[in-house]
Amino acid sequence: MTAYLAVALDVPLPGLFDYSHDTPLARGVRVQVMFGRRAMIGMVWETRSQPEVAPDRVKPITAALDDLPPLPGDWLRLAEFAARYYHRPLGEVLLPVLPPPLRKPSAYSGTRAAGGPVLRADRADQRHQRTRATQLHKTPATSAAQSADIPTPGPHRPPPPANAAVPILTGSQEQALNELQSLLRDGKGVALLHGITGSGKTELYLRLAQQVLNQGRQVLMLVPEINLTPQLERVVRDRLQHGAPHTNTHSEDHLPDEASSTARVPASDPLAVIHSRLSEGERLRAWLRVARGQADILLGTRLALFTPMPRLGLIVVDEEHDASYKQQEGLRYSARDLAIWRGHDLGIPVVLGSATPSLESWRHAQRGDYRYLSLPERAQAQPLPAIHLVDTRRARLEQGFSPQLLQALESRLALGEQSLIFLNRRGYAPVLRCPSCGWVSQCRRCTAHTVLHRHDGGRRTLQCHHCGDAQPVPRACPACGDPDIQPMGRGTQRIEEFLAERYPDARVLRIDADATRRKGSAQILFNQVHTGQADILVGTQMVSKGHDFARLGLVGVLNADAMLFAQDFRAPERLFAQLMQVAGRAGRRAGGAQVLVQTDYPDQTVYRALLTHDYAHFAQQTLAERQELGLPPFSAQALLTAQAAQVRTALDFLQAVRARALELPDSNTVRLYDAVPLRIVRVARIERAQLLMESDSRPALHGLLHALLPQIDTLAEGRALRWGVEIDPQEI
DNA sequence: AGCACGCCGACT
DNA sequence: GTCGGCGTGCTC
Repeated sequence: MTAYLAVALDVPLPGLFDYSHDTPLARGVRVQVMFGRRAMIGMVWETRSQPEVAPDRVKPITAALDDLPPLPGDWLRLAEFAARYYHRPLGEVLLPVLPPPLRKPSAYSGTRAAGGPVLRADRADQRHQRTRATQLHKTPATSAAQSADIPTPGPHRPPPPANAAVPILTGSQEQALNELQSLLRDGKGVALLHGITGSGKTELYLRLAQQVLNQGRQVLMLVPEINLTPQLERVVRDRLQHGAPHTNTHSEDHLPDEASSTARVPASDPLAVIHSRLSEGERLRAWLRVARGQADILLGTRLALFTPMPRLGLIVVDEEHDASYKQQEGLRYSARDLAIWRGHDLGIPVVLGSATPSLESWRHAQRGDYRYLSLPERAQAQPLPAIHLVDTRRARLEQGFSPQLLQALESRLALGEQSLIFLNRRGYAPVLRCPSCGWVSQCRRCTAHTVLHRHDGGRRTLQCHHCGDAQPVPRACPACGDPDIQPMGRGTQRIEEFLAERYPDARVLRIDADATRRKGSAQILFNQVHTGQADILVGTQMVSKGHDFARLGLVGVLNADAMLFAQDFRAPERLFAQLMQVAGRAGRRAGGAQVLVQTDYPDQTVYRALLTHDYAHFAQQTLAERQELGLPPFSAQALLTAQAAQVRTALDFLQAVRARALELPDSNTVRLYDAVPLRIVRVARIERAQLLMESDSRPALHGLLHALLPQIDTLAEGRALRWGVEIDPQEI
């Protein structure tokens, strides 16, 4: 009897595709099929007795892949929810979140693919764990099927030996831990752990994780950036390891980059790390160990959220406010929001941690949806850094530096302490300008200025930060021929040059995306700072996350106002988080560190709140403004985007969509703004426009989208453009 | 999204 | 005379 399988495929087409097979297959089984002329791997979603299209169009599947058991039910529910919530076809969620070898037909064909990627991953793992006698008499295939098929409750373990000194908790840590433990006893709920840098949030994650591990359950810890995984990995390894052999990732002379430190870890390791810079094979092996319940702790970036975890008992989202949790291409999901959904679905606790919570989470905590836990003081009793504003309206600036900042810098140099100059603008100068005719350097392909860069060896180029295009620097103004064209403004390279000239005896080090381009060079540069081989550090936001600089006595912030006046309504919130974070780099120094923020607008709320480290006040005030204006978190938003050769095409299309939306019933429950060009309208010769949709009711917004989206394709017909929807956009 | 087919310009 | 440009059309 022929069965018809409704298969999800990673194509941007709505719905499922029917294929025939001789037997029904379970949801979550991967199959290889021909789609048009190409081979693809899809996932069975349903088995039907009749196809939904004419039977003569239905092809048989090429093969059912049995190298893994069907993906588990809770994992399938998570993907199904994500597809529905973000209004994307199922296949665009189910397949891209798998490790690449599990979804590429090429991994299963050709001579090098013998046995398939899972078998090869198991062989590689086996080589790593020859010493583990228990593994030797099992074939990889059977151990795979058994351990992943049946999510057996894990063995109850005694607490591990203390590998590292366990710190004594402060009063507020004790209190927060008690609350977290009651969350664990309830077995579910979300906690917002609000603690300033250095207040010991990580210590609480570890204590809580240990209890969950002791119950034989798994822990998922998410961090926003790959750069942060090696450090947390080290801490987790020191504190939570169950007696498995140590690797020497924390010896002083060894510089572990994230890839090598995870690659050499034995397969019996209870800790797995998943992020996008792993090789495909490494990612598959880590995924398999977690999915089979062989690893108990998974540490990773947003994509780690989509790892099957048969005994998951706790999810931690560190730095929950961080924008990196939102994927910016493909399925634009928020790993933090989906983590909360997954926790709720499984009935397990979720802990969100941040020094500057997102206003969304803050409001949930206020309403009592989340348990609010506060760590108001630093764990090691260091004082908070003293934050001062320097009013640059009244200062005579030298290369962007106020006399106060230069003086502070000199005192720190005299004391032999380190200073950090923070400037969120890389390159030498943001633009090149002709003083006689006003010409400015402009990208050929984008409506953006090009940035002057200096390369090693003195070569200079004009680079576009939007499309990556680089051009040589003209000798004279291309418009009027004046040879006296000038760099305007300052980037990190120019600041570095200025400081090196002004303080010839100081060792000036720059850390930004350009200085760390080569793999592993970031680790080397940070190590130079940690070992005291630098006096002045010049950096972009890259330096503001994760690294604590023990010898840092001063943080100077240049050009903070640029972030304040970004047109996005979340700009002040992000600026506050950014400044708190960069200020936190300094504070671990015992004698009290100093933070100087230069601004033309010292009376702005965000700066006033910063002076007193008063996030609560800032959040309160900002929330009140948001409520007044009907902005998130008091409303839900979706963004319709369109890209075309001419912005007119994109705008006309979006306005047509808007008109169609207004015809739909209940369209009055959603605010439909006019289509507008993006601020940088053209990037890489493509012009972009967007239409914002907003509603005080999330169901109303989703209802309208549900009715509208199927009609959009017909509106797009005959127009040369691409379009997309983004739910909960974080930048508009 | 691929990957075809399908009609018009510069090369062995 | 072909190789190849990317326009539009389809994929269970």
